[in-house]
Amino acid sequence: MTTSRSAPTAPRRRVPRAERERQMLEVAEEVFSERGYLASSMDEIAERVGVSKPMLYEYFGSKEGLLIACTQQARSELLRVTTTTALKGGTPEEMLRNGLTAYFEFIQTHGRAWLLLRTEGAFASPSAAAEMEASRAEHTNLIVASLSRFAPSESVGANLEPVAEVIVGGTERLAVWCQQHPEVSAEQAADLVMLLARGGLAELFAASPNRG
Amino acid sequence: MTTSRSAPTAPRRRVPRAERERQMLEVAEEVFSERGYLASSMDEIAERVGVSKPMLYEYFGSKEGLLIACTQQARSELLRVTTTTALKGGTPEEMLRNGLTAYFEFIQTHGRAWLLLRTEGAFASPSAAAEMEASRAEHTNLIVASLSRFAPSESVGANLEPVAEVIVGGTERLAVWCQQHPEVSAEQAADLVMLLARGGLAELFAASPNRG
DNA sequence: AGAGTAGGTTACCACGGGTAGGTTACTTCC
DNA sequence: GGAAGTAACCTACCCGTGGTAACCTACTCT
Repeated sequence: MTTSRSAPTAPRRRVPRAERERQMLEVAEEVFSERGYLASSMDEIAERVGVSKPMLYEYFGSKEGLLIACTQQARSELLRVTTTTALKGGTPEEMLRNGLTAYFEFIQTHGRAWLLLRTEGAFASPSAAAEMEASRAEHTNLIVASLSRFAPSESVGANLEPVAEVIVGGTERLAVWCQQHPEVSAEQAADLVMLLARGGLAELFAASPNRG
Repeated sequence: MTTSRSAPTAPRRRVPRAERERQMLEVAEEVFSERGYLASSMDEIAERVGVSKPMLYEYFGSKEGLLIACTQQARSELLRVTTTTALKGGTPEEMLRNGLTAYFEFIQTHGRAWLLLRTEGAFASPSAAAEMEASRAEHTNLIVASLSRFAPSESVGANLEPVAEVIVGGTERLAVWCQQHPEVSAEQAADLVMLLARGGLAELFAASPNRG
């Protein structure tokens, strides 16, 4: 029975490392997304965890390290989800749609750490940007790998990589847009990308007269 | 060993404000893109300009202000170029292609300040991110405005805004990719986006058998 | 020549990332 | 129980850097 003692000497409770790390990550994620990376101070995070600053450095090495750690878990989870969902599709079309839907769903629901990086104002550190780039590359690879099996040596097949880049960039941007438009579901968002990928503008082009 | 006054006072040249500002912007752009925003110090920039730090603050207010100033000119120039080029097209297809080509050309040639913001590791400040968002919004608007005149109330027409977001995001991402692939010309890059927009993947989808 | 001002400086502050080195709670093994 | 060992934890500090106050001086204009 060592409940909190009176003022003079706080009976500092010791917490195992794994537990503390979880606490720290939780608080850090909160503070970073509240204030933005730059405006957040390690002192504040430490204080809110109820621990002193050197502990943060002991466990995460640096402010950047803490940021990265906040995202790593979200990042690997995102890749896992999109990959497994995409692979359930039998045709390339299904695969792409599945992957896109999973992506939008993830961002909408579990993606606080993710949006922390992606959202305006949040980024700062070179390593954080590298994190984002790494994740984009993962998804580009996923798309290339998924579609290349099917792609003939046609116009798209020869340019699969840059095309995948466009899809990844467009999807990411649309995800940001979706934040301001919560009425748009993950499926609808995925459909929008599919619409484009499948030739949405061709219809528009064809419909317009050739006037100049 | 007394004060540094011993040296004959250098005949400190005075430089008019406009000129100094240009110098400062030039140096700042250089330093920022060399070191990245965070790793750049105002002291170093001031020293390289050959002026003392308070002058930077006098003219640009803050570190962020200096960064923003570096990009503002590139940003307005980019919008001008894409807009005027796009408007030369008679059909929506031409307009889009023209605009895209102008974008890629600009990024490749004049866009140092631009890439400074966009490239990995460069960003940091909230205002810088806001800058990027503003520029993206400008281009989204441009696309929406250009195409809405032609768009019927079809699937695309009803979703022109999010579709434009996807195009903007995909284009931006492809521009980054093009940096690593200088052999790809602006026209080719624009063609890639057009290919997608006009239904590049439809062909791939159609070509593949109905099983994986 | 002397006033007014744009251009310029030195010297400083405070905040925040990061660290050295010591202290205390908990475990282990006799 | 108690010494020994270790993991968790702290206080106190350093110092780089963004930002500022207060003062100075080259140039212009009448």
